[in-house]
Amino acid sequence: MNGAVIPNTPIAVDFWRLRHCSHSRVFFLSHMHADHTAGLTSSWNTYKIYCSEVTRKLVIAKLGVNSDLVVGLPLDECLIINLDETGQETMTVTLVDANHCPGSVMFIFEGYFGKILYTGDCRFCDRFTSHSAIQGKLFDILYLDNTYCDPKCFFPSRTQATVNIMKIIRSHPECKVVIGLHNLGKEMLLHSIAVVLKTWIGVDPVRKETLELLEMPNVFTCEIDKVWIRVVKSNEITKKNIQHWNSNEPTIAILPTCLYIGATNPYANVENVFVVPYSDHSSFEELRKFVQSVKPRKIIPIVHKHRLSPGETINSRVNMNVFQSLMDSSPSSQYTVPRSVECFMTAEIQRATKQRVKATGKLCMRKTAKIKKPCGVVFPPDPETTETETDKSDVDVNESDRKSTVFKGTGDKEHGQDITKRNAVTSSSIKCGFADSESRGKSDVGSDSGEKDYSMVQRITGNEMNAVASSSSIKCVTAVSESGGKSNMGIESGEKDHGIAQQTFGDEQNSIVLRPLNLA
DNA sequence: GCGATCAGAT
DNA sequence: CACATCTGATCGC
Repeated sequence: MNGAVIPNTPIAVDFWRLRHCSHSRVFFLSHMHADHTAGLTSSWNTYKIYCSEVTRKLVIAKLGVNSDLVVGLPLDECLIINLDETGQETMTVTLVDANHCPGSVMFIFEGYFGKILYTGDCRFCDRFTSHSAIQGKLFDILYLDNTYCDPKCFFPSRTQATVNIMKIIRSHPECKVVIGLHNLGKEMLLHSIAVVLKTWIGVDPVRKETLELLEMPNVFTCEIDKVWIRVVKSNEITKKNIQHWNSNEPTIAILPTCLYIGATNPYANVENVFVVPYSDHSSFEELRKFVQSVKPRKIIPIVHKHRLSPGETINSRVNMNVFQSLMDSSPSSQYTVPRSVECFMTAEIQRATKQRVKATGKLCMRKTAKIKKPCGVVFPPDPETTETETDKSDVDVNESDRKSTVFKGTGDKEHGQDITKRNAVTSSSIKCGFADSESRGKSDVGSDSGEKDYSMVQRITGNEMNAVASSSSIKCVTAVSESGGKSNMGIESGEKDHGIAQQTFGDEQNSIVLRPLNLA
């Protein structure tokens, strides 16, 4: 369980045990992974949950949380949130794409408590440090994704990892391929494989549903008998299953993970299993870069439960002293909790009045399942599915109890709810493909972040990856930075990598043709 | 019996 | 070993 209650504030992030956070009133969810939603279920009936639009969809669909209580916020906009009943005291929050999994965000909180950067889970990229909400600010606290906070944790960019995986698949032309993944994340790896190898990727219906929810290009099929590459849950990659699969036909398994770096690889002696370093978290070197750039006064690690490596006596990954020399040593400014906020934090729990049918994730998925589209040969999906869901929160939020956080600000009703944009940051739609001439020629191995992934793939696999570039005209909704000059965020940064989170695919026809299913 | 919570395993 | 899970035990309603 990787959440935090921020002391002396009504803020809780990725923390859902109300008994253990009786003063928390404003809840944020960084992304839809199980270790960040522990305790969040369909019976959540108290406070609003703030998250990205993508995470909102996932939380409602997978966990069955009352949609009235889930508020999807835009990225890159400075939004005002009330910290008491009346809006006397407020803070601002800015969501920044965390480059981790679809919908994942970092939160920047600014208020009477100072400035706090909460990374959630993230993979560092240069975009972080140049972001207008981060650059030039003095942060009092950095809540840091310390998953791989160990000098041993050194691994390639996701681009390089993608290329490595492609090579493994290519060098086993006679084998079927199973890729072990968790429920959410690494979708772009799958998409790259599909496009470069011109093949469908087999997935189970639950994953298919997720991919449709994320509006991924339709390169996925549930007809797993007809494909040669398919996805399974990572815990299905076992010795027993490998043997079973190979008793039918030659099969290799790929585990894209950095889990075993700096540790023992349990698959070291298992035949036909390839553990490929592919990380959705920052390497140690990337963490150093990030800290050096943010220069916080204090760092609080987000991940506490690391197991000890052999010979390790203390959990070194939670020791933030390794960053001491990169931090700001000036004393934190003192503050007191405003009286109205104090009242807010001790007030009675407000419960949502609307009763909801309780549902398990699976049940809920079945209920919300869209009508299956015929599985053709050309992607992306039909126009009907490319229509983005319009902002339901307009209605939902107004119906629900607004008391706790509504800011009845002036003017801007663009998102029609209890959040008001500050500083007149405007959003605009730009289109961008995957081609990224900017990064051409740079070395991309080692500590590089994932931000240049597609250009790298393009460079290495040549014409094939041009397919990626030309096929997916991606609409990036991005904010024009106040500082100017960095408006092409989609192109310069990691959005290409995990940007499916906030991007809409398939707003144009494209010409890539996958092999017919049976030719696998 | 069900949900919340946690320990343990992979 | 342990990314993010999943399973099973326990407790309380």
